[in-house]
Amino acid sequence: MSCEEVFIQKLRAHGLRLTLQRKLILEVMHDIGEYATAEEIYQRVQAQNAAVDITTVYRTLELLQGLNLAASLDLGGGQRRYELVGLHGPHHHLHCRCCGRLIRVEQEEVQPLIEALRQTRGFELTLDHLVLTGLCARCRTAEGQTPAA
Amino acid sequence: MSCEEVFIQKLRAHGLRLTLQRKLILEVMHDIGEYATAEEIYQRVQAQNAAVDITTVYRTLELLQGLNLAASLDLGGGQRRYELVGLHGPHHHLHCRCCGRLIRVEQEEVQPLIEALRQTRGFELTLDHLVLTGLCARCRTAEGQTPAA
DNA sequence: ATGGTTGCAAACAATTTGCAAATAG
DNA sequence: CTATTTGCAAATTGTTTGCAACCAT
Repeated sequence: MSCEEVFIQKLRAHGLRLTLQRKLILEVMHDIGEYATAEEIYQRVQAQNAAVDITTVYRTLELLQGLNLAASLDLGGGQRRYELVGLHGPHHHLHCRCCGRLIRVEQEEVQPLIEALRQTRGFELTLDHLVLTGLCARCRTAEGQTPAA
Repeated sequence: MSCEEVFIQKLRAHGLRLTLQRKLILEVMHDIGEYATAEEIYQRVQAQNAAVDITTVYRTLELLQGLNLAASLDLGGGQRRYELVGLHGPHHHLHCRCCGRLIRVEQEEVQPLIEALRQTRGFELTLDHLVLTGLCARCRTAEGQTPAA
């Protein structure tokens, strides 16, 4: 069953309606694949079809999360990011604090840490979207100046 | 050399001035110890002495970061947190997404992951304030309801 | 037809900025 | 003295809300 079909079905099950706007937003998120900001989604939706308000994007994102079709994460910098769930297997991200890039990391790479923290601390790391901040290889190479002087 | 002495010295070195406000903010941050929001610092400063504006708190926090006396991190939720550096050794935090609590984690616990990511990805995790999101032991026990239904 | 949905404008919260008055050195 | 610093008010940015018009069903 395609994303859109699942979406329609879930909407129906809640007495909600399938609008052009919602269809577009879902489509754009599907295209983007990875976590995107409301603004990025908004831009692409506008490119496709004219006057969809950013308010509607926000409302649809909230809706999708309510239906467990999307997840969001906040890397700070006041720009929450959204992604359709189920598109990718469980995975995590490295977040470069220099260039802002998100690098995908598979479950296995992080597994040992997850285990360790569960054992020693009883702390259960968020499985679906753990975000690790640091410097990516590219920025490390390019480094030399202190970012905060 | 105490925090305040270092502060005064660094201020002087940059031709900056030691004001009552700055002294108070430094003192409060020292008291709090762990990462605090501008608002929290502001509240405590007000309790101590009357009318210090929150603008001044923000400006002082920026100043302290510029002098490498404070570091900040953004857990999302639009509330950046600040801490004096050098008060604690290198450490990290577990951030409970349920209760919002910050749990301190020492360097050693995270070391294997740091090594692994450096080797496989060339990614250098931020050493001083890595934040790992998940569910703390307390909230895991209390769990049962899905947070996002 | 009718209740969920939209777009607009206004509200919000955290943070930043402009500027005249206040003050540390 | 006088350049730095402060407090206030206004601007900014990302997001939310109120409400009349709109349109899937």
